[in-house]
Amino acid sequence: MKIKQKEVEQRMDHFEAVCRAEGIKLTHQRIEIFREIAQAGDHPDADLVFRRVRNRIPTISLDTVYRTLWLLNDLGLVVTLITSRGRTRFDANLSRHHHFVCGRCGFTRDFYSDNLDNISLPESVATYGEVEATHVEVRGLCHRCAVK
Amino acid sequence: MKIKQKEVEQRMDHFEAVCRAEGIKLTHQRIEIFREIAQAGDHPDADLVFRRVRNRIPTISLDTVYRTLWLLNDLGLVVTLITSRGRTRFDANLSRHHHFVCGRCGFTRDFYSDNLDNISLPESVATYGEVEATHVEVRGLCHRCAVK
DNA sequence: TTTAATGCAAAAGATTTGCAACATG
DNA sequence: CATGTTGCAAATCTTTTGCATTAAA
Repeated sequence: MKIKQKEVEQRMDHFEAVCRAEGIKLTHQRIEIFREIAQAGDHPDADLVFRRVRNRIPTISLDTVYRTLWLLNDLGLVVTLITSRGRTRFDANLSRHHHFVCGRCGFTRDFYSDNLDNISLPESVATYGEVEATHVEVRGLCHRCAVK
Repeated sequence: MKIKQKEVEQRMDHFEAVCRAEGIKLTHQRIEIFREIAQAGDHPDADLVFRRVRNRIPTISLDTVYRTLWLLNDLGLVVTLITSRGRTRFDANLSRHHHFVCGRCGFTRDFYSDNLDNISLPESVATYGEVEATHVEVRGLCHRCAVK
């Protein structure tokens, strides 16, 4: 489930450009946290990001991970997903994509579809706010949960 | 944002039928917790459900609300939504509908669209598991967050 | 050098659990 | 009546915050 290196680099460039534009400092921690989500593909929660980044920055703290994750969310660089029993999960896949989510265990995977990318929304949506992105969420039961 | 009484009654009937079929006891607490979500329309989190149900059952405890909410989720009677900064939110709207979600503050509203109800999924999705429901999620910035 | 960001430790908030008492089927 | 369910209280897990220290621009 790793993301292609080229795609990761594009995401990193975008991240750095946005930070510069917003006057946000490019710290070692922020760069590694963003890289981790950008290359993950499995929509990790904060604690998983923390444990993975700690391999590269052993002194990093969990609260920095949280602060950074929400900062990235506010900058529109990352998106929060369905919660898996109390844990917020993050996704840095900003290209058009969709999700399959197991309603029981939280197993989540991306999928792609040109068809779904081009759906048009009813006008009523505009009354709630400005639309930034649209994606399709498929709920179901993953194979592992289906056998139980 | 209240749901029509007739719709609520249909949801209640379905809930009772599923519980009977599964051999799950229809306690006073479960009935009122489900009714609360069934009629809410605003996707409350556990604490909000607790505070509302307490008006009708003053002795109810928060842990019963949690246990019931996850039970309903496992039974497929309720669905969990985007988290709003750490809180899991629940939705008993099992009819076809879609969501607008503000990426910054978590403001969430349902919307309906015949068009979106009939989208077809790529075959690849089936490799992840059995599909139960499909809905469109629109992310954006609500009016309140846009002005800030 | 200035200001924002980090790490630490502690607090706050959300969710879960063990167990005795209780209510449903 | 038997068993599953509740309420309580305490435990646990997740997330946030204040503050002194550190590092980016």
